Amino acid sequence: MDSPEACPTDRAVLGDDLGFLLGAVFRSYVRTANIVIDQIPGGARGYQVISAAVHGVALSQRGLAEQLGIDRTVMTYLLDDLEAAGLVTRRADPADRRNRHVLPTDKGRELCAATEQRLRGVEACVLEELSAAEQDQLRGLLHRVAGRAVAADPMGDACRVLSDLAAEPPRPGRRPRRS
Amino acid sequence: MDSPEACPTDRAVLGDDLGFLLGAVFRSYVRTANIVIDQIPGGARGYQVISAAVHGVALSQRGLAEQLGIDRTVMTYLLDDLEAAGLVTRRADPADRRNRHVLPTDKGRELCAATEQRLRGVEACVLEELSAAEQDQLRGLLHRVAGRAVAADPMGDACRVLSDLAAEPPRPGRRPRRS
DNA sequence: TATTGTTATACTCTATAACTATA
DNA sequence: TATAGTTATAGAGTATAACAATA
Repeated sequence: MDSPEACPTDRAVLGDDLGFLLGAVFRSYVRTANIVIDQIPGGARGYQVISAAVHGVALSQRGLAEQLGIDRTVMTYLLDDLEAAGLVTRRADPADRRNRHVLPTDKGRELCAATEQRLRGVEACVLEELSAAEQDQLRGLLHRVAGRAVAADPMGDACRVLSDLAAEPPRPGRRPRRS
Repeated sequence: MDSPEACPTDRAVLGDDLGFLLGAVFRSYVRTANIVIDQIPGGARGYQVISAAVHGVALSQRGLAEQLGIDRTVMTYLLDDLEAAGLVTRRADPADRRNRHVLPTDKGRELCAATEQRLRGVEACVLEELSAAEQDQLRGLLHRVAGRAVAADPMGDACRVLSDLAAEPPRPGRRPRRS
């Protein structure tokens, strides 16, 4: 994907800019959360699928894929693994036999609940440095920023930054790999 | 990598847990920052290398790679591209000719400065929803959390969560792909 | 022999496009 | 014909290991 999240320890170089701070905290969370989530087939996405199956109602594979931002072909593999692990089942929609509903098994429900609880533990661990009030504060601030982010998600404007860039001089291209 | 950051829009399913909020905000930042950074060969990591070369002093490839958490073989490809684009140069260390120092060119310095400025614009854009005071507040909170995260980075403990898990019942393995 | 950097190879993940079945 | 799901193929990215030069 080639994004900043790929780089763990850059403290000395990059200072306190938002990208670094967000990346550091996010990675910290992901690193710890993975200890919990790697147990699940498909990792984080596997968990998200199970969670959606548990909390959503009889979603089709397509619906799931769109909601989670996962490609439908990937969803197939993911569900193969989850089904093989006995965490979800696929059942043809009687109304339209092209659709296949994804339903959690009892085992899937249990795993989902257990994982949610453990992830709350991970949160507490990551935010340990902050008081309860400060944790709420952080959540509130992130929530507001995220709200705007999700609203703008459809890639619509991507900010004024774009128009600034349009006026920029051309830059060297994007990594052509030699033979 | 198989981490949560791979999933863009899961608002309906995952609620307001930290992972979701962090992921949403981080992705928002990365998405916008990429508009700026994708111009640079090697993307975000290319920028980090240039930045390190500009602000650090005569780092060897190995030093760079370790500091940025990049594999040394990847660093070779990265520098090939950056050097081809005329942004950095490699020069053998007179003291130990096995080492090669990475130095920025004037062009690299210019690009670094310009990119830093644009990234500040991206920050402002992402945090637009918050007042200046709130932005400082958010930065402060993230900084404290990140401080702990980076300190604990060497994978030493990874929190008590681990020990909790050690006592857990075994889970299905990790995605064996069928033929 | 150990270390820095490079090159070659294999593997994982993802994206694309065909293919099947239902409508 | 269009859609949901599956399967197959190709590409990008990463990791691993062998290699060359220097110490």
